[in-house]
Amino acid sequence: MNLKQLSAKLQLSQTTVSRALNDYPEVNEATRVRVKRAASKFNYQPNIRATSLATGRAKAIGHIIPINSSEVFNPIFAEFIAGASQAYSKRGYELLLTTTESNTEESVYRTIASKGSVDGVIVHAPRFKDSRISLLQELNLPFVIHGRDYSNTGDYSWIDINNRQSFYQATKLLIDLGHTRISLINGVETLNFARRRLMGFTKAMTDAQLTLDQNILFNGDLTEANGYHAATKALAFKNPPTAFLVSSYMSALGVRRAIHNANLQMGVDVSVIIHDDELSYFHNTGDVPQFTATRSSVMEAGMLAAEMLLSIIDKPETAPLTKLLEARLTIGASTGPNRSDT
Amino acid sequence: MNLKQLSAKLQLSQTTVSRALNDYPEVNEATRVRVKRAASKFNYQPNIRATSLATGRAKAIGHIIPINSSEVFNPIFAEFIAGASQAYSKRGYELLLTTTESNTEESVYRTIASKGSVDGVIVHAPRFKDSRISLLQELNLPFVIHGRDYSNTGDYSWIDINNRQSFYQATKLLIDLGHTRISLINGVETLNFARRRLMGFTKAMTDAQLTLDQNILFNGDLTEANGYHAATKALAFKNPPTAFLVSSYMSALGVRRAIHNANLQMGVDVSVIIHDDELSYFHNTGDVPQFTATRSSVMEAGMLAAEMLLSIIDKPETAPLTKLLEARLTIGASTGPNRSDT
DNA sequence: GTGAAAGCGCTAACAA
DNA sequence: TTGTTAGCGCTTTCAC
Repeated sequence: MNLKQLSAKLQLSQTTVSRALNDYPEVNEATRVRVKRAASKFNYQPNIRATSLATGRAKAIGHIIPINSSEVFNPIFAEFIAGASQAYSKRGYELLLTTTESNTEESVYRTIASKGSVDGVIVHAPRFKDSRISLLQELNLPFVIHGRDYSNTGDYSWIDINNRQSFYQATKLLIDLGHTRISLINGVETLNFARRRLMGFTKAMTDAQLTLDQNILFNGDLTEANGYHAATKALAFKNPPTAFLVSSYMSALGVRRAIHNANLQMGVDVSVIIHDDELSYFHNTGDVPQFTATRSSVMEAGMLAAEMLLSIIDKPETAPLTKLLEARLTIGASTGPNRSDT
Repeated sequence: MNLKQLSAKLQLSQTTVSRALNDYPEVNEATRVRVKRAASKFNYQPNIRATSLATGRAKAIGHIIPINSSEVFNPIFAEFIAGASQAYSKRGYELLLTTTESNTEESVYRTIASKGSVDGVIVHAPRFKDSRISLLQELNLPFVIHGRDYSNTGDYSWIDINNRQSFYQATKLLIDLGHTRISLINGVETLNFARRRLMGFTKAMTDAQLTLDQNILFNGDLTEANGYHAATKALAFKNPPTAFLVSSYMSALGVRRAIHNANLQMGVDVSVIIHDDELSYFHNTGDVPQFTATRSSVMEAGMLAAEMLLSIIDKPETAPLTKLLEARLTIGASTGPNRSDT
């Protein structure tokens, strides 16, 4: 069923039907009701391609996910996108997903812009001095960054968690529990969040006058394998860490595996703390430090980002929007480095 | 830059330019070259909305992800979609992502179909007696199921792993290592994969004349929390399992956490085995049974599914395509129920 | 308050 | 081998 058919059925012009459906004020209330009733009766849905061609608005938002051969699709991105998707459908927008390897990145953005298939994009995983920001500004394509480029003080919209603060808090918590040797399993150094997380970690350690041991600070793709290897290495030292602060689920899985092995084989005993996503979603680690979190925090961030972007698209002249999400730690039961003390 | 402008620059009709760009045989080779050169020079990209309006083909595929409030966006789906996305862009297709809660499911499919924004869809997480299959057939929208509905012997296309066989193999492996009490952490019962996995598990146990203990068989959303609670419960029995077979990454994270706690507190000693995704992606569990896997297996499946769907769209009269992916287990070092034996 | 007609950017008959 | 024309399904002037 298309407009033509619907208006034929109603004995009205396409124009009137279109206006009625789009809530133009001038149409007679009676006809509007009649039209809307018929539309839902026949399950009429305007063809979004035709609409977008006529209006020049794609009614779609692009999400461009960087992937590389070692790291899986970051589950946090997936969660974030799920949240965004809900916001889009509420507003009648579609979500276009594109993946890109780093070498094709710029061309992917350029193509998307010139194809006109989206009205804006969400940029994931910003890097330090990320070239995508100026590229998008040049292309004049509205965007919101999921994260931030701290090296760029220019005007752009972003939504981010307070990586520094959340890692500061988490580290401080471990320190307060008595841990002095804490291993940090972090993302690759070029990613902004990893830099900020390190800063928070470092500050907490320094504040407590603890020295950093570079041997138990790790950077890399946030994979299960990397988590495993890093933790295994850390635990093999004669002086192993008593706690881990981990930057992702995936790594955490590997870290737990390594700890399991170490427990079994060497009797090594650690308390683990896992930082799990960009919204300071801390995992409940059982009887070791306990944090509450809901998965929905990530989805919420996705929704927020989507709404930010849509409002920018609606009113292009608005100043850049930014949103900093604070860490949400809730401390439950706690365990120090030496369990037998508790 | 659009067709009109480009053809003006070239002093050719839009038709000719269009034909040259789309490799119609009749155009003069010289003009084709000239046109293509100009197109790339001006970075001309056809407006996909206009194209799709003119051709009646959306040049887009929809992925519809079921989400619910407790389970996060399944990372396997994310990975699968990343693979599919690559296949689409190679063929000039876009990927439209939609999320749906179970109560709105049917209307989401209907809306997608009537909006005409996709040429086909991939259905994730099929259930037993899934109504979506007949719905899509009725809507006449090409589709491929990621998974299968075993209750439906009708003609439809799917790609699936051999859930039954892989869980059979995994269970048998654990049995061969000497385990007799194995806990199964599985997805919700209405999902096909969970049913099949249980079948494989059951068969291996029965073949070995081991009795199933319903107390250590769990069904539920594949979340970290559920994994934790299930494993904690299992480990609290006076006669705890010596091995776990787990249906997902997320649950595995919880299971490991529970084991960690149990190791610390009760000296409970388990070997873990984790089944991790729908492609029999088995995690290396360190010094306990070791399986090789690459993340790309899931992406590959996504690519395959995408290619299947595109070929169905190209030739709608082809018979349904199906693809069964076999489990890929590789046994490395192994550990029986009583580590001290090894 | 409603309708006729043009046009968004492209493709596809039909001509030439 | 190229061009003219109509039309995909919608919105949007401009009339009435």
